[in-house]
Amino acid sequence: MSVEKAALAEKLAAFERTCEQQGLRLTSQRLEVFRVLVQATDHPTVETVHRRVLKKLPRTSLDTVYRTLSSFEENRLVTRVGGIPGSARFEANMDPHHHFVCAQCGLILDLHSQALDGIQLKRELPKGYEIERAQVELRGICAKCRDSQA
Amino acid sequence: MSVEKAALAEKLAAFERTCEQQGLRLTSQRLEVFRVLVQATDHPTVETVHRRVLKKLPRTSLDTVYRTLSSFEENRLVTRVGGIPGSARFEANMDPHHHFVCAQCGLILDLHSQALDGIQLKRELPKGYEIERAQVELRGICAKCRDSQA
DNA sequence: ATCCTTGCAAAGCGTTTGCAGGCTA
DNA sequence: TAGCCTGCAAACGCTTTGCAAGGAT
Repeated sequence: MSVEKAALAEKLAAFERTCEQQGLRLTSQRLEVFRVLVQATDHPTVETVHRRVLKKLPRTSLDTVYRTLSSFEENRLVTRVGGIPGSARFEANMDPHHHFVCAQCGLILDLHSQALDGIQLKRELPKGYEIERAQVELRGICAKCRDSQA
Repeated sequence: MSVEKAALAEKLAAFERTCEQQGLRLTSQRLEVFRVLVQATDHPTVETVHRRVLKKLPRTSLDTVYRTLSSFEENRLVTRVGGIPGSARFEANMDPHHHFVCAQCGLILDLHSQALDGIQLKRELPKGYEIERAQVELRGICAKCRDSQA
């Protein structure tokens, strides 16, 4: 337990350092949002983070959690899990394949990889879990966006 | 070209078969939405599909496209690309790792896989493309959902 | 003729934004 | 004190839904 506490303290210290470096003011709300997320293992929604923050800071608003998480994301303190930002996208290609997603422009590229197809993933999962579609999603930067960036 | 036309015709025939099997009425809108998606390579949004459908069927409404795509998805005629359905989810774990997502209950599990980490993906991509985060997202069914299903 | 499907309109939900007051540095 | 951050409220965009008319079987 004391090991976990030490790890938490270290992460909070790193958090404060990053805030200072990035010019983010250290408010009680930000600290609590970060603490909630560090202690979470369930990849919570904004709503859920808000509910947990309210236990310690009952006057915190949902918008603040939204804004806080966005600024954390920009400063690489937290990650938004999964999901291609924007609206839903569809394809009729039902053959098993993978996707490369450009993090900047949202371009989606079909990807075929023998290496990916061949991986034994089942053994990495807990018992009882079943892979329905071993679809892989890679995030990156496409050629066009990389050029316009540089 | 005639090869592609034949392939298209075959897919449309399979489409009609599936519709009949599933008791989906064959309407001009459904046929056109499917045709647009079969011919698309860019994983279009609902909005984009709608715009393309309008070229042939100018009175088609956006809601119909939404409803059509949803029913197609249920009948495994098309796939929704990427994205964990529902609201955004966050984590503070910034170490590189992968995710298993339960297609049914939305559970997200952190996944560590030497096999995944070691894959050479760069060579599968077109020139100029760069992988920012080689994060893999697997979709499947978790133990709990599989049990309650059976 | 039946009843599924469509178009229209309105509502729903998650998320973002403008503003005035409060708090950090 | 200066300016960022917060809470409140309203707006926003994407998606879903209720309803009556239209169309497929």
